[in-house]
Amino acid sequence: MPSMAQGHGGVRNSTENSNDSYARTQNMLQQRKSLPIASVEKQLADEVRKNGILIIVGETGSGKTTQLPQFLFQAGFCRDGKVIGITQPRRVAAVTVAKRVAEESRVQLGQRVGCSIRFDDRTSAATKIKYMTDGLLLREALLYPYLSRYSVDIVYEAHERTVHTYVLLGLLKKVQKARSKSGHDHSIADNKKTSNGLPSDNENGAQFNGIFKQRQGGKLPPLKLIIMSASLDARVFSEYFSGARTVHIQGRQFPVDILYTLYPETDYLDAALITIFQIHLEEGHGDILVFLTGQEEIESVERLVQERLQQLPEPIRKLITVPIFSSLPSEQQMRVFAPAAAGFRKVILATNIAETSVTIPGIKYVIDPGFVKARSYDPSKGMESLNVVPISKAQALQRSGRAGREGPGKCFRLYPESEFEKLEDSTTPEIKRCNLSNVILQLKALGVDDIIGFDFLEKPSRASIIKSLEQLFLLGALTDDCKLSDPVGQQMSRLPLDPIYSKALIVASQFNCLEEMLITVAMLSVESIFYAPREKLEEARTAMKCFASPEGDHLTLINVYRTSNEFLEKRKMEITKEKNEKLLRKWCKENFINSRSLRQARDVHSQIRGHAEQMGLCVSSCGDDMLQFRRCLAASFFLNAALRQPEGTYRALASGQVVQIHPSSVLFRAKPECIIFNELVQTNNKYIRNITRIDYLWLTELAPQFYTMQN
DNA sequence: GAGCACTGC
Repeated sequence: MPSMAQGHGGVRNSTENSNDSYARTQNMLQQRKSLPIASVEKQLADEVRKNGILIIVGETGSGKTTQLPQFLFQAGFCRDGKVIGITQPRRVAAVTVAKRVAEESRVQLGQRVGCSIRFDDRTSAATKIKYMTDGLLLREALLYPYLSRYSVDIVYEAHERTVHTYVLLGLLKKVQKARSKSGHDHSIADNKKTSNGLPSDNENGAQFNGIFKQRQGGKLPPLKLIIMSASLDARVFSEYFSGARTVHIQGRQFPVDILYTLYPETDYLDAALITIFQIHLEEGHGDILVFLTGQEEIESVERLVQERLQQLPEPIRKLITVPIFSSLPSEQQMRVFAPAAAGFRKVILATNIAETSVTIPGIKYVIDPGFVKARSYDPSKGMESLNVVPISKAQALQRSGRAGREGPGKCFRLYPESEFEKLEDSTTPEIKRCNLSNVILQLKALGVDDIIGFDFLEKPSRASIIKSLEQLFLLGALTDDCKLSDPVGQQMSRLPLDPIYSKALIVASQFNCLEEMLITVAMLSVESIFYAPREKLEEARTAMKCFASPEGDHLTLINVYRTSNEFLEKRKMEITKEKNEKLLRKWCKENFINSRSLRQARDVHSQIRGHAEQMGLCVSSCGDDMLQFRRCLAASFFLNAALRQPEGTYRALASGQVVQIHPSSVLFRAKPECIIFNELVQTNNKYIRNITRIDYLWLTELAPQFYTMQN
């Protein structure tokens, strides 16, 4: 395998200062030229020209992310109006890299270089280098199954093994085969599916709904694929693409000293605490990054550090703690980027958000207890769990790498080296740990009917596939012979929602309460709307009571949404959009609402409202008839109904599991007899969340196919 | 009595 050098220069933070633009551009050009990747520009372009599929192994977030697409552009891969697509799992990364490349190319973002993520499309007819999330390209494939506008697709961060990456790789492989065939015969332009099961692209962008128009021109240029992985197990990708050529690009990461404990630690929090102070008192300057599993741990370590600091003599108390985890409001997340006051050392207490999503400058020391909170899924119970589990070797490597981004660093692994050797090489791919309903619906819509036979990089279990097929069937998305149903399944596959929520919109249009359901589903689709910091728990509770509905969480969420809407409506005529946003953030803060979540819910709402209208669903409101809306909830979420048991726990009717109402629910104390819920997650207990009171008899009335009178 | 991380024309 050839080896190529590579420069160092992360571009992953969303918090770049905008310096003087000219100086910056000059600086950047110089930096580009000095990148060792620049010397292999020709070589890389040649490799792409010679190989249909190329696997490139190299350090993530470095030169290659920005440089390769530019090389390919210069090498002529955008001739004939073709576009170079670059996909990656995260929105923020897609936008920041695109911005950087636009700047390097001295064009405005949205011109030759553009990016597209959900809710934010910055591309135009002139866009030749298009950065996007992989989920977005999957959505695009629903409309244009041959992805014919792309000459190349570069899949970044393949080692992260996300569900979207796996589905995309399977799809791209198929598309590539189909497109290479189109060069030789014209079967592809037939009015029916090709042997690959792929319909032709409908070039005028009209809805693709199973009737395939003849593609003008017939012949498609081949699609080049480049798979980028930061891990060394490139062989998996190479084998998947029938022995595709692999190229290595050397990184220039600074050396990181790895230190292990002599013996296993019984209490990793205590060990972390000791290590923090050991570094603070004995090591040179530089900030510390500690990987913990969740908010609770972070808050408790934060308290312990403060306590212990008070026992130190005044002059060496110069240590500040900064927490970061995903549900923390953005303003507080930003604190990790602010340098500590002169003479102070920063200790960042983070979840694995700091492993890939957020790159924090100034880190010299990493403390890695070796655990992560991971989601898993039990298809037989239809239940997700969040468990603290040991990390993989790849994760340990990723974590220690965080200490060597700006200079040599140290990583303190709070376990013996022998334990490290016992870790799995890489993390179990997400596709083996999640509910597959969404993936299956999407594949069916892409014309892939044989899900069990689909060429996944790693196959999910048969049981998991069957469970999700069953669920989709019960929702009416699939016919008896497991084909996408028309119109319900077709409509559901168009909506960027969980299948059960998509179905709820269709049901709601029949119950004349689609207005209410659009809001509900948007609010359920985002992270927790309520934010209750520990130190202001009582205040937060009082604030939440203003919105609480005795009927349950769904109506409570509608109340929040509508109140925020009224607040905005009142001020709409008076001020600018930016001021509006600012006012809304202030309103959120006062009401203990997570403004990022509400913002997202408003975006989702407007998007799915558009979809609903396009589908011709009847968008009407049931007004004050909340009985009607609750009946609609029962009809939509009948698969998630539960009955109270004498002890106050609940029995989920579909699976027979004993569950409890999550303490965040407005119905936590009321404990009505019969409820529907939206989420079942096992943490310390089996908790159900987002709950509404219903009448048991509605189930037999509204979902007779599932509930007989005996049930 | 409690919330790992991502993502969707």
